[in-house]
Amino acid sequence: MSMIGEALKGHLDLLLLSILSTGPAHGYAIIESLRAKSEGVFDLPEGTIYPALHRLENQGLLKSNWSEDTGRRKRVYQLTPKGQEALNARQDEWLKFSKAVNATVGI
Amino acid sequence: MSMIGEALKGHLDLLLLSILSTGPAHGYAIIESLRAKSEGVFDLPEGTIYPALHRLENQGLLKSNWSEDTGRRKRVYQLTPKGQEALNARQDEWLKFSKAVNATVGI
DNA sequence: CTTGACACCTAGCAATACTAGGTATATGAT
DNA sequence: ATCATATACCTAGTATTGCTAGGTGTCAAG
Repeated sequence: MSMIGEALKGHLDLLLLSILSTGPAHGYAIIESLRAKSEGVFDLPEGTIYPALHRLENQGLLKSNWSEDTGRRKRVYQLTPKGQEALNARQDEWLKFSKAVNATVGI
Repeated sequence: MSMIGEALKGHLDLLLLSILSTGPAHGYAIIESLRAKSEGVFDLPEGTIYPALHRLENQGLLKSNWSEDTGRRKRVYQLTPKGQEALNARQDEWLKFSKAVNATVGI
C-alpha cells in the first residue's frame, strides 16, 4: 500500500490530463511532474502511469508520438480536443466532489 | 455508473466515520444524512453502504446494536475509540490529498 | 564495467463501490 | 382491503482501477 492508499482511485485521469494541459510530455516526465507539483504526495509507480496513459489514449483523450532524437526512445503524449473537454468535465467533477466531502466532513 | 463515477473509491470510510462522529445512527439514516449534508451529491445505494459498515465493524472502527423499539429492526452503529482515531487519520489524509490534487490541477 | 538513472512494457493481484437481486415491516392512497 | 411506496436490512457476483513484480533496453558516472 502506498502513502495515499486507495484515495487516488478515480482521480488519476484528472491528474494526467491536467499535467498534459500544460504541454506534451512523456510518461517518465509526467511521473516527475506529478511528484514535483504535489510536493512528493503523488510519487506514483510506472505500473500505475503507463497503463493509465494507454487507457486514455484508447479513449481518444490523448494521442502519442515516438520521439527518438536522443537514441533513447520516448513516447510523447498530448491532449486531443476531446481530452481537453474531458479535462474540463473532470475538473468540474472534482470541485463538486471535494466540496461535497468537505461539507460532509464539516471542514 | 453513478454521478460521481469512481471518485468515491477510498473516501467512503471517511464519510461514514464523519457521519457517525456526530452520534450513533443506523444504515438507512446514514444514507439520508450523506444525501442531506452533501446536498444530493452523495446519493449512495444500500449495496454500497451496508457492506462498508460491516467492513468497518470488522476492523473494529464501529460497533453495532440491534434496536427494535418500533417493530422495525434497526442496526445502530457508533464509533469506537479506535474509530475516532481512524477518523482523525483519514481527515488528515483527505486534507493532504485534496491539497495535492488542487496543487497539481492548478486551482 | 558495473551501478544507477532514464524510459518503456505487461500479467496478475487486491481492494472497493456498485448492480441486482432478495426479505420484511409500516404507511398512505385508491 | 389492496396496492404502491418508503423504510430497513442483507449478499453474491461484477467491473474498474491502481499497484506489484517482474521484464527489456539506453546512457552517464564512478
